[in-house]
Amino acid sequence: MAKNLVIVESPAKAKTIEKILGSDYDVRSCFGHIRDLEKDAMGIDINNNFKPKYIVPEDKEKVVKELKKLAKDTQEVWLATDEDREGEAISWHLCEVLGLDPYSTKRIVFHEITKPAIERAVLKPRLVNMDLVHAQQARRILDRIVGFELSPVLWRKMSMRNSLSAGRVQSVAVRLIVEREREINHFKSVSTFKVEAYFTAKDINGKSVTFKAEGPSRFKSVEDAEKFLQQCVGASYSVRDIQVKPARKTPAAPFTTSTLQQEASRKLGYSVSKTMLLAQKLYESGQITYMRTDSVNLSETAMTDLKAAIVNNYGDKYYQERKFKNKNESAQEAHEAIRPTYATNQSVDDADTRKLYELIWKRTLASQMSDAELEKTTAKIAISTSPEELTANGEVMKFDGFLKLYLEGRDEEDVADEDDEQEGSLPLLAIKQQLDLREMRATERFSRPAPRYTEASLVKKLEELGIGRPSTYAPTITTVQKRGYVEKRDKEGIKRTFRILTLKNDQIKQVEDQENTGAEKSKLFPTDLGMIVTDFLNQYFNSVMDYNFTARIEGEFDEIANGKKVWNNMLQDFYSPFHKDVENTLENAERVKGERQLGVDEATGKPIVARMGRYGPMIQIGKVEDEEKPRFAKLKQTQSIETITLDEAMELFRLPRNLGQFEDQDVTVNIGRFGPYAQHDKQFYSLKKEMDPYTVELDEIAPLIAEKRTAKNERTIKVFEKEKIQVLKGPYGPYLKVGLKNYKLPKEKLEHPEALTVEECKAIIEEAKANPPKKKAPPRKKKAE
DNA sequence: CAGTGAGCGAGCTTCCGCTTGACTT
Repeated sequence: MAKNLVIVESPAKAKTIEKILGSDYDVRSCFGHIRDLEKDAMGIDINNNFKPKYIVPEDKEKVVKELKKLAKDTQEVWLATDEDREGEAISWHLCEVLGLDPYSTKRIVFHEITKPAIERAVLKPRLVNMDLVHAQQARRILDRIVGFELSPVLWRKMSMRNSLSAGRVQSVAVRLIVEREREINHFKSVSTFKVEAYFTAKDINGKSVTFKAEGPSRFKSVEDAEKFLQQCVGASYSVRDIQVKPARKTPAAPFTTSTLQQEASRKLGYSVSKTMLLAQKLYESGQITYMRTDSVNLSETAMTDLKAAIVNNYGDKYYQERKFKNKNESAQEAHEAIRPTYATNQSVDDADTRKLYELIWKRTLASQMSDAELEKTTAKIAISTSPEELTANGEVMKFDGFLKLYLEGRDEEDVADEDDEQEGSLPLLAIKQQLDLREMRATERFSRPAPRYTEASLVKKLEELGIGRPSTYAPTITTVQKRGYVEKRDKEGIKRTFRILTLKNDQIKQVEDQENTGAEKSKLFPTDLGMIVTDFLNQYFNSVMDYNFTARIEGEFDEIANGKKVWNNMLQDFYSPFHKDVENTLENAERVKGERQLGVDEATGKPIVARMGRYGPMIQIGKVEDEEKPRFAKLKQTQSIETITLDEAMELFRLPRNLGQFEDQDVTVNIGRFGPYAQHDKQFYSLKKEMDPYTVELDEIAPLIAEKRTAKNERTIKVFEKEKIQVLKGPYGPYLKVGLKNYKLPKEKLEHPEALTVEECKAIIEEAKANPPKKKAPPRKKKAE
C-alpha cells in the first residue's frame, strides 16, 4: 500500500503522473464529477437558502467505493483535480464523500504534466478554495433552476410534443440559428458590376505576360457599367504609378478545443463530435495533450522541444519564439493548449486520426516559426479617355517562414467576395509603360447573406459569447439536434443568370451566363419547432435568452470566487425575478399552436393553414367541424411553416392520390425517396418510367401488382413463421431472407432447398450471426470531379 | 420509400459541466 493517494480527474493523466511520482504515490482518477444534484426532482431547497441536495449517481458508485477504500488505507490524500471552478468543486466533493477535512487536506495543481511542474506542485500544497467551490455551486444550481423550471413551462405551453427542453446554453444556441435563418430569408440581394481588365505586357526577359487589373468602384447598374466600357473604347493604357510594400503574415496560436473543432471542420470536414472522438484517442495513446482546453499556452519544456525540432529541420531562420495570450475573457486555462506530446512528427495508424494529428502537429510547430515575408505590388493604370484608373495587385513571397508548414483556413463569413482568388505575381512594370488591353469585362455579382452556421462556426460564436465550455460544445450541438430544434443538412443551390459585358477589339458585347448559388453543405437549419420554441422563450424569458446573460452571471460567479459576493444572495437576486416570470407565464401565456393562415383554396373556399401537428409541421385544408373531413399533408424537410406559400401548400395536396380499391384494398400513389410508387396491401410498387404519379389510373397499377406477385411466386421456395423467414430463389442460387437480411445456404443444402425445416433455417441464421461475414467491400471510390 | 393529425387526460419528459467506457451493430 502506497503512503500517498493522489486523485486526478482523468485516468490517462493518472498513469503519466504515477510514472513521474514513483512508488510512494498511488495515483487514481475520479473520472470527473462524482456527485451531482439529485436528478428526479429539483435537488435544491429553494426556501432554505438554495441548499443543494447532492447524490452520488449510480454510474459513479463503483469509483467512489474504490476511492473510499484507498483513502482509508493511506496516510495522505492529495487532491490534484484541475485548477478551475469545476476542478475545485470536484476536490470539495471528494472531501465530503471520502470523509476528508477540506480545511486540512492537501490540494495541489499543475497546468502541465511534466516532472518539474508536478514536483513543484507537491512541494507547495494548498487547501481547497471554498469561495471557488461556492462559485461552482452557484453555477450548477442556476443551471438546474433555469433548465428544470423552463422545460416544464414548455411542456405546458407548447401544444406539439413531449420532451422539450430549455437551458441557459442550448436555448441561446438555437436562438442564434433561428435568427440567422430569418436574416437569410429576409435578405434582399443586390447586384453590382465588377470590372476586370486583362492586359499583356513584356516582362524583363521580353516575354509576353498576361495579368489582371481591377476596375474602379463597382457599378450599381448595367447602364453605368456600359457607360464606363463605352468610355474605354479606343483608349490607350499606361502605368501611372507603382508601389511596392513589404508585408508580413503571422502564424495562429496553438489549438484550443474550439479552434481545433473549427479547423478540423474547415480543412478535414469533420463534425465537432468526430474531432473530439479522434482527439480523445490521440490523448489516450499519449500523442497529444488534453483536448478539452481553452488555453493557448505551451509549457516551457514543450517550447524547448519545439525550438529544437524547428531549428533541426528547417534551420535557425525559421524559428521565432512566441507566447500567445488568450483573447477570451471567460477562459479558465486549467490546461495547456492542445499540442503534440513530442515535437517530432509521430506515426499514427488510422487515417482519419492521423490527419487530425498532423493538423495539431503542424499548427503547433508553425506557432513557433518566423513570420512569412511578402512583397505586395500595386500598379495604377491610367486610361487615356477617362479620369478613372485601374489597379493591379501582385504578391510575391520573399520568405515562407511558418507557411512552410501551415496556413489557417478561413470561414465563409470572413471571405468577403466569392471570387477572391490568390493574388499572383505581376510582371516587372515601368512607369509610363504602355499596356495592351486584351479584354475588359464587367461581370454582374450579387451580394450574399451571412452563411448558415456550421457546427464549428456555431462553436466559434458560442465561445465568443462566453457560452458553454470546451467539454460541452460538442454535446450541446448534439442536444439541440436531438431535441428537434435544429437539423444538419445540405441545401441545393438555385440557378441564377448573370450578365457580362465585354470590351474586346473596341467592341462591346453583352452575354448572359448561369451560376449555381446558395448551395450549402452540412449546415445547421432551425426546424419549425426550434423557431416556435425560440419565439416563445424570447417573449417570456428575454433575460435568460439575452446573448449577454451568461457573460453577466459569469461576472457574478467571479465575484463569488473572489469572496466579494455571497453565493446564496446572488442566486436569490437571480431567482426572484426569474421565478416571477415563470409563474406569470404559466398563468397568462396562451398555449402555442404555431399556426399560420395561408389563405383559402380557390376551388372550394376552404381555409388552408400551416401548423405544428403531433408528428411535425403540416398543412391542413378545411376544418374539423366541416361536413367533409379536412385533408392533411406533411411539409417536406426543406419547407417551413414560416415560409411556405399557398401555391407550395396546394402542390402538397396533389399527392398522395387515392386511386380507389383493388381487391378490397386502397391503392395510393405518391413520390418517395426513390421516386414515384404505388402502395397496395402493405406492398410498394415502383411506377414505370412512363407513368405520371399525378395522372396514373387504377388499371395501370393492377398489372404491376400481378407482375410482382408472379415474380414472387416464382422465386418463393418455402415460407416459415408467417413469411418472417423465406427461402427464395435468387440469380446466384437459393438463399434465406429474414426481414431485410439475406443469408447464404450451406453447400450441402443447395441441392434441395425445398427440404429445409424451420429449425435448419434458424440454425443457419444463428451460425451466420456467430460468424459474421468477412469485411465489407472496400468503400466506394469517390466520384471523379 | 407510408400515413397519421379533434380533445381529453394519465404519465412521461428536463439543465450544464467534469470524465470515460459499456453497450450493440
